[in-house]
Amino acid sequence: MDKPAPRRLTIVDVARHAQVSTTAVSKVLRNAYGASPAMREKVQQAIAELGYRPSAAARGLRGQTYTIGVMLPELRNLFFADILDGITTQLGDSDYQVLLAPGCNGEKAEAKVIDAMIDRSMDGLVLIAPVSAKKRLTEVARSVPTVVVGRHGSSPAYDSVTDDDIAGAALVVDHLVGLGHRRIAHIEHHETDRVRLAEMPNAQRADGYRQAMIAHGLEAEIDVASTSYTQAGGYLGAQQLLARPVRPTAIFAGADVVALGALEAIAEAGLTVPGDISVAGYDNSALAAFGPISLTSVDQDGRQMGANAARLLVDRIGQRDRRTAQMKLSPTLVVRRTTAAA
Amino acid sequence: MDKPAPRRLTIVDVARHAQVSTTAVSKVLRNAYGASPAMREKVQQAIAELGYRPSAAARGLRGQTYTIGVMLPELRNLFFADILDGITTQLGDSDYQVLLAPGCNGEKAEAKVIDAMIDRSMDGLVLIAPVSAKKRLTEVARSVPTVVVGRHGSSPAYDSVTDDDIAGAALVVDHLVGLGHRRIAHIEHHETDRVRLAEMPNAQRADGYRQAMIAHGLEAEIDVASTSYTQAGGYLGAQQLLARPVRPTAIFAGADVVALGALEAIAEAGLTVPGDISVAGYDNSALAAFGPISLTSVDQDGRQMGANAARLLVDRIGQRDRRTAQMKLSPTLVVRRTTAAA
DNA sequence: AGTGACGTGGGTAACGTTTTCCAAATGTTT
DNA sequence: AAACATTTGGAAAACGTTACCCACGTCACT
Repeated sequence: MDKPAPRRLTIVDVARHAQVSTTAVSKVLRNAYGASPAMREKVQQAIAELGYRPSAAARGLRGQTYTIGVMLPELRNLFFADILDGITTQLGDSDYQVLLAPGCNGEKAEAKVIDAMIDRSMDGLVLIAPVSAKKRLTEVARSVPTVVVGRHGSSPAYDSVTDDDIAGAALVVDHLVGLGHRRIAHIEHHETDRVRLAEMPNAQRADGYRQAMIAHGLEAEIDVASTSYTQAGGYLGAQQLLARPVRPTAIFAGADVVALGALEAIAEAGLTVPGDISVAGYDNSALAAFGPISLTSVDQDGRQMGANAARLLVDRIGQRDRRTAQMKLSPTLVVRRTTAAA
Repeated sequence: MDKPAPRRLTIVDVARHAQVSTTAVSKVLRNAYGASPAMREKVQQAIAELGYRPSAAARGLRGQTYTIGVMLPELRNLFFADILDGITTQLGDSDYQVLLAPGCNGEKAEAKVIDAMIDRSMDGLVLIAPVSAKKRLTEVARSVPTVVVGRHGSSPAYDSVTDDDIAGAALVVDHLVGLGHRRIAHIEHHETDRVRLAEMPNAQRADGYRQAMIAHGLEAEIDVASTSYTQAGGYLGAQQLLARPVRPTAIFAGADVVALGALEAIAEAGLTVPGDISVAGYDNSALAAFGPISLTSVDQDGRQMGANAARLLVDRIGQRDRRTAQMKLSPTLVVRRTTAAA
């Protein structure tokens, strides 16, 4: 009953079946130079007849593995899923297979995961919102083609794709000011590291908020609760803001999950949205679009970001010494039912 | 400026530095038999001093890759994220690295992803809610240790971990009957394939619903809308049920997303929940727990399922010929605000 | 003292590809 | 027709690790 699974087919079997050398088969597999159309045809047929599939492990030892590693800090963040969709769609008809490393929140876990991907000879890496030190990222990028998504700042070693978070924050503030709000508060992700303070999207959003408030002459109204980009962080942040002597009339949460937490705290305080207070999020995740919630949010087009990252990566794999590029996309505001006139 | 990344360290470098053979280093790396404590110490130190990391590609060619592949049909389903958490937590302090293959909805994509994992010499596979034919799963399991999660039915080739969906459906029906409901309807995922009809969780839930209704003497009240496990499916299913000559007083949706769709349709029909109609879901996803929704749902403890799957898999990698096991977990009901007395 | 078992370490041949040559055949130019 | 470039196919050496086997020394027991 438990027949012992026949030995895996190798390139040698294909070569024998097609009556050619293994070199020839290898050339056909890689679309390499030096194989005539007739040879291609013959080998392709042998491959199809035998159902041969090359071993990535063996390939990796000399050449490519045709594997692209994607690091995601958090699976539950739907925005990241959009980015991933963009990557897989873009890579769908190529020879590359995308593999994901889960659970890499924190610098230590991130380092472990990146090492694991390098150990597995991946051809390229997409790092989404990495928190590692810039020096480390540069080292990684020197040993394997890398694209960093969602982290500002340029590097000579890796390409980057970001959204213009400063512009995104401004969109929200402009919208709220247009509705007559003045006391507009912000819930940010607490950050201490200096480099990250300059490069991480959360910091840029907080900066964008401050700049936009100043631009509207509302410098005196700037009010920030510093918690974290989680639902609990939003809940806590909103509680802090609601306890102010003069309550804000609008809250700009740095992320949709944060806005959700804020909504809970607001409901618990017996206030209504948008009657008593307006709330806006960031990311335009599926959650924001969900009917009963209907959250005003900034849309980043994660699919577009992912697709661009994949394109840049494949490009770099083909040409490792080209100059690095920084791609910045413009966000848009999606107005829903959680924001209204003050 | 772009120093050309020094050649990667190999086991030979370590062997030379520690003044021993490569065989010895390999033994230490694998915790294999035949190395004295003194030898271990010496080699460990050399590894640490040089910062050596073994190449998974080379290892895969002869032995293990220390990589476990997980196939998820859908990243956005939070229940699957829980399973994954369970897997990574369980494997956290082992030598195994978990890699995920994204976007495998549909039999064809699933086949491609499984092949890709096999090609990459993964040591073991966790397949979550696979839709492939049973024959195919058996073939896969013969070539690489495999655990199937969330699919009923036993196999001599692979272990399986499931939730008792029949019991889960019964929990919901019991609860609703206890509240005085009699006209309890169900929204199921439409299924035609015979094997899947017996093995997929959705079919089991529908079965459990029927059995429980009969057990309560409510055979005449059985009413099923057959759509799909999506939000749109829930919306459509609820519309169908609401259009019945005699409206049901409670709807048991086969999944939380389905319940969400149903809630939308009910609200659109001008009815209230749970005043006019009670709604229950399945999965106890974060969405169900979210305050404003507060959906009564069946909890499957995905973390527990994932942890068990990982345990079984590691066990099987170590002992490939042991008998297969089927592990079935008991669900619990989480009562929230969408169900009330009839 | 002889014998066998065991613990310890190493030499070497795989593993399945790709890469780097090289030779032969074919085509093109003078 | 000679000289040279190009195309086509293959032989053989990597790539970095592990599996298999053997040798040597030590120890316990006849």
